[in-house]
Amino acid sequence: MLDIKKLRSQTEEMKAALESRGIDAPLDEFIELDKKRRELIVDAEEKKALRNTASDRIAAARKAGEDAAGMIEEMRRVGEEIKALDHLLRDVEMQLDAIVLELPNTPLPDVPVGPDESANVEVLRVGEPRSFGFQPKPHWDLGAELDIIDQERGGKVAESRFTLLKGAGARLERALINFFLDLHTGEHGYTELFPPILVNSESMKGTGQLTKFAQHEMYKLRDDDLYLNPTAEVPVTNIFRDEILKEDELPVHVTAYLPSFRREAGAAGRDTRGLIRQHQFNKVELVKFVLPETSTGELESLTANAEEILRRLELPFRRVALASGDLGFASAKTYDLEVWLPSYDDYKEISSCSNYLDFQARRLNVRYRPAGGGRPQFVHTLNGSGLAVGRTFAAIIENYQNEDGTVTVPEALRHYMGMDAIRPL
RNA sequence: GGAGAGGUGGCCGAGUCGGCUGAAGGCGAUCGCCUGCUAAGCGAUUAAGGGGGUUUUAAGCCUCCUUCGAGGGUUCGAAUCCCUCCCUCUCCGCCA
Repeated sequence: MLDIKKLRSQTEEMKAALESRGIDAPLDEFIELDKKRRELIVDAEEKKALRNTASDRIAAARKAGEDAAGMIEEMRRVGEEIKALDHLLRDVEMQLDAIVLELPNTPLPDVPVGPDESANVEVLRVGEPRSFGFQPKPHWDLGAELDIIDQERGGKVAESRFTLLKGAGARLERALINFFLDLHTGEHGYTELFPPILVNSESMKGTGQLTKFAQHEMYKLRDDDLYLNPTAEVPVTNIFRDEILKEDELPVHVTAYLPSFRREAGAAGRDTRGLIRQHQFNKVELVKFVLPETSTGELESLTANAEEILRRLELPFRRVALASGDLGFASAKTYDLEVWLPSYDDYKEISSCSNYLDFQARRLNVRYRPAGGGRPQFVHTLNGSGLAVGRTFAAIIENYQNEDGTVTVPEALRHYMGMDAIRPL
């Protein structure tokens, strides 16, 4: 959620910032309603103040044994007026919310301006795509031949876009999760969490998952106000909802492995083969709660932490700064990490690292009390995948495949895998 | 799932037959005093949100409103009464 005061006082700047991401924000309407809101507040509060003092006088009169019937009658009328004003006010506030909650975050100044992903800027490239001396196979073929990925049976058990991993495949998935968590907790200083996999609508709204556009992507339980976790960002970022932290508790750096579920309703037809786009996928998430003035640097270190996985796995990748028009709803700045996938003959997103500034914190009401005292301030939140497990799986078997159909296990994973190569049974 | 108890400020914990309790008391925290240092002691301050005013903005200050799990109701007036929901705890049942 954007800062109402800023929308009020810097309307034109905010409008321009939102335009840079292709949003024509109804700020004129917002200003109108905001003005209306304040008028109603003033009116209602005057009447409430009157009622409060009158109530005191009624009590005093009663005590003194005097008759207060006239005053009581008058206050009954005032009470009704107050009720009417409060109802009007609630209507106006709902209209305001409807506008504000649909407004995305404004991009930071160093975000490349452009309408969509074509304006994204590559900022870093590490490693060289390997030149194969043979025709490399896509991971879905390799996986089937090695009998480690079984999409037919995944579909039988659930439906299409669900996968059954077998043998060394299941082991590789688990190895990756453990490797990621061990690195982030052991060397990068994150605390490991394992949150609930079902989350309520309050949490979903807090992180901005339930916008008009996105809500259909989520799996919703029929009989409960619960959703299947769409990304660990949701349960993890919500842990401090409505809390005031102490300044010296910050920064909080946490990591969590969690299965994630998305319907991907609008994406039918894209990435239909293999592990790239699944309804259920594993992800290790990195989340940070930080002091506002540190969030810029925290995004750099968070991104570097995610990149370290790719470096250790010796997978070619690049880092891309997303353009304003390509940013996620709540993000003020995002780096995508893209890994080289031979089957795509291109780089494919494997992590997305974002700085939300106080956008999520405002919605979630996560604040900290400054060490020197003073009013609570909103924290800044950041998060990134570190990494998407299924896509890493795909990248490994494609990039490490051999002409004989085996897959060499990357050095960093060998002790997790207990083998140096994946071979057909 | 069944029975009972309860949800009050950063934390613990009072709140009588509805009115002077936004909330006693304690802890913690901050500032000051005291002390050779530490501890102890003494004093003061210490909820959040939202309006209005003041200030060039912010801070600060003045003032008002709201908030005692959430929502609704009764009343001139509710933390205190009524209804609905949510959550926590204890016992039983069921299980991993």
